[in-house]
Parts: sequence; structure tokens; C-alpha cells
Amino acid sequence: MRLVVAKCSARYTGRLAATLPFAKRLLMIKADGSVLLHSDGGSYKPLNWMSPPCSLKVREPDAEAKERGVTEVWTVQHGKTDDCLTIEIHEVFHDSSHEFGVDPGVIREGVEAHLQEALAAQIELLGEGHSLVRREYMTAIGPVDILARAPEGGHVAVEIKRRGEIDGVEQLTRYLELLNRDPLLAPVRGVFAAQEIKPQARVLATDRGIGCLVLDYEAMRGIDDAESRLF
Amino acid sequence: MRLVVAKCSARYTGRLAATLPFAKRLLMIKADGSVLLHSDGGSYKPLNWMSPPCSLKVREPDAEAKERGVTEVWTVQHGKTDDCLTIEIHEVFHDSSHEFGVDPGVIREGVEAHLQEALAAQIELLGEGHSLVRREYMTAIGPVDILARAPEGGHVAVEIKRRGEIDGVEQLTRYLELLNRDPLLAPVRGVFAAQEIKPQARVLATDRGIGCLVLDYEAMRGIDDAESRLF
DNA sequence: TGTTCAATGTCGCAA
DNA sequence: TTGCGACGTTGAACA
Repeated sequence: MRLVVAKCSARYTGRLAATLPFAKRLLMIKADGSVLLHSDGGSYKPLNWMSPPCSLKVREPDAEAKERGVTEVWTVQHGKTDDCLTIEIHEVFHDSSHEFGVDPGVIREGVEAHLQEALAAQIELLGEGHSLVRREYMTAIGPVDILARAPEGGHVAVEIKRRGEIDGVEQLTRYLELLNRDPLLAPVRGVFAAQEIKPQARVLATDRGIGCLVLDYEAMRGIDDAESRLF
Repeated sequence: MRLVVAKCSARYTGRLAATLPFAKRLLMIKADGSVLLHSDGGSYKPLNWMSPPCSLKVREPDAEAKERGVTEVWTVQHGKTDDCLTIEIHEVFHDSSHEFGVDPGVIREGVEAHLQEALAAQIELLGEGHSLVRREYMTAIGPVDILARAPEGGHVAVEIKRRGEIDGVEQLTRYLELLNRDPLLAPVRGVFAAQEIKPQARVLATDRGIGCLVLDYEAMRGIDDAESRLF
């Protein structure tokens, strides 16, 4: 990895055009040739960048650019698309290179799977008298997160999201349409369960007769823990 | 901005838990206290990070950590949530600080908003005889990008995307269903407009009687420029 | 301040 | 390779 701190301006053209006026910034050149251009604020997203595969070419500025104080012109061309990032380097304050080796990478512990586990373990959150049929109930168009037997007869299909948005309601709607064709399951009600349900998603769900259930993960886990301590 | 190259391991806890095994990496500490942990590959996303507002505290490792070769422990605590990033520093290879000043920021061109403007200004791209009703026509489930009056009577609802994919067609379908309930508007045709329309999206749109329109932003802007030069 | 939607989204998995 | 959904999404506009 090469780190350069320099005054520079930049322009990206590709899926859109983005220009970056002259200022002092950090240029990060990774081992695979990708380039990140960071300011000293904002979040983790660079102001401009080029993703791999790409190649960096450095050339002398033309007379006009030299006049403006440009000392180097970097052209970063993407390997597959015609995306291109051009950086005009003015004054350089720092320039160093470092060998890193291969990174073992990050290990994540998910949350959505845990929500599903927790709700399956506390299926009565759907209302008294419900019983779990199974998690990941397979259909032709994919697995339904949870299928339960309803106390009034028929079944309940549950779609679980961490954040409930319209897409999730669409997904559940497709499942319900399919499941209701199965005489062994019908009638199948839908329940849209999430830690947080967006207003528009709630409106759409309600309009389609789908119930909404807000999940409190901490509380559910607390109950799970309490139950597991009993054994 | 402070740049540190060091062997380190890290752990984030918050919306999920993520651990990062011991390896040599770049630590970027921005002026607002945010921290980015980059490897020498991947794309622009850091392996781990903490977004502002947050505060970085450095402390001595305990005896057990010292035993493992840890020289410093960094704790980055988010200011509002309980998100926390802990970094164990081992060997340090580089450490430098730089003053950047305020960045003027990036200027983008050719995003969806621009496409919408351009199509509204050249509504005849929908076909001769169309007239603009308005952009961002509000409905109960969100704004339709463009609503136009059709020459054959009724209206046309246009959904604009930079890249046209299936979810865009779904979105337009929802709008059409709603708009066609309004006797003052019905019948309402749909047009799916994008710089690039994926084959599957085109198939789905066509199957639902929705027209597809590929937008050439450069050409549209060219015409706009030519028109504006007339005045 | 909260909500909604686009994004050079990126990333990972499965068909 | 493409499709599809999740993301510690991030970021910006707007109510």
C-alpha cells in the first residue's frame, strides 16, 4: 500500500461524472492498483475512488496543466468498464509505501438469523395458540422464514427482516399467493415481523391484510436466556 | 488526519459483532475522531471502522494482552449509540499526522435527479403529443417520478432509474395500480425509463404492458444546451 | 430531527 | 456469470 498526502483535484467519469476541486487529501493506492481519495472527514466512503481491477498510469502534465501547478497526472482506468479516474497532483506532502501481506479478513456474527431463532422459540408472540410448523419452510420461489399453524385453523407465514421495508412486504405477498394455492395449508395469513417497520411498509402490509409485528431482540433474547436457565 | 501502519487485531460490537484477526493494516484517524481500518485490498470499504461522532481513547494493555505482544489498546466509542470498536495495536511501522483543512467536496453529475429534469424538459421523448403534468407526482405510497398526459387520453406514469432493474418495475407497477383507481387519471399507462435496462427488467415490464425507454443522458443534455442557447 | 430514496452503492451466496 | 437480498449500508433531500 502506498500512501500519498497531496494537494490534488480529480475527475471520475463512468456511471456518472464527479469532479473534485483542488484541495489537500490522502491518496491510498492498494496492492491491487485500486485508488481511494480521502478527505479528513465524512465517514468511511472516499470522495472518489477506483475499484479493482484497474491500472494506474502516471504521466507528466501538459503545458497548460503545468501552468496551473500540476506536477503529475494519474490516470486510473478500470479493467472491464470504461470507468476512469483522473487525478491532478500538485504539491506532495507525504509519500510512503508499505507491505501488508494477505489479510485474514473479518468474521461477522449475524443478527437476522438470531431474530428468526428467537421468534421460532417464542412463536406465541404471533398470538396465543400458534404452533411452529417449521423455519425456512421451502416453496418453489424460496424459503418462507417461519410457517406456523393458526389457532383458528389454517396457517401463518412469517417474513422476518431486521428492518421492515416495502420489499419485504412484496416478498411475503408472493409467498402468500403461492401458499394459499395449497389446500393442505390454506387459508394462510401473513405476518411481517421486524425490529423496525417503516411506515410505508406498514401501510402496504395493512392494505394487503398482512399483520405487522415489531420484534424486540433484546427482550426476546432475555426471555430465551431466562428459559434456558431453567434447564 | 493521522496515519498509522501497524500489526493489529480488532473487534466491533454494535448492530452486530465483528472480529478482525491479527494482521498488518492501515489505521486512519480522521479529524472528527472517526477511525478506518484498511487492508491492502478489497474495495473502498474498510474492514472495520467507527463513524462520527465518536471518541478515541488509548490505554495500556493489561498483563495478559502485553503477554500477547499488545503495546496499545484503542477504544473507539460512538457518541450516540453503544457501538464500540476496540483495536489492539502490536508493532507500529509508520505513524504520521497531517493537516488538511476543510474539503470543498465532490460535485456529481448525471444522477437520477438530472435524468428526471432532462426527461421532463423533453417530455416528447415519450412519443409525440405527450404533455407534462408534473414531476414527483405525489401518491399515498410515494412520489411518481413523472406524470404526463397521453395524446390518446388518460395518462402516463414514468419511473426513472439510472439502471433499470426488476425492483424498479415492481415500484412502477404499484404506482400504476394506485393511479388507475383515480377516475380523473385513468387509464394510466406505465413507462420505465433508464440509462440502461436489464434484460429481466425489460421482460417483466413488457409482460405487464409497461413500456421501456432507454435514456441517453449525454444526448438529452446536448439538446437542452442547444435549446437554452436559443434564448 | 426523522423519514424516505438513491448509490460509481458494496458484498456474499446460490442457481 | 447473473440474480437476489442484506448491509454496522452511507448520503442527501425534504417534511
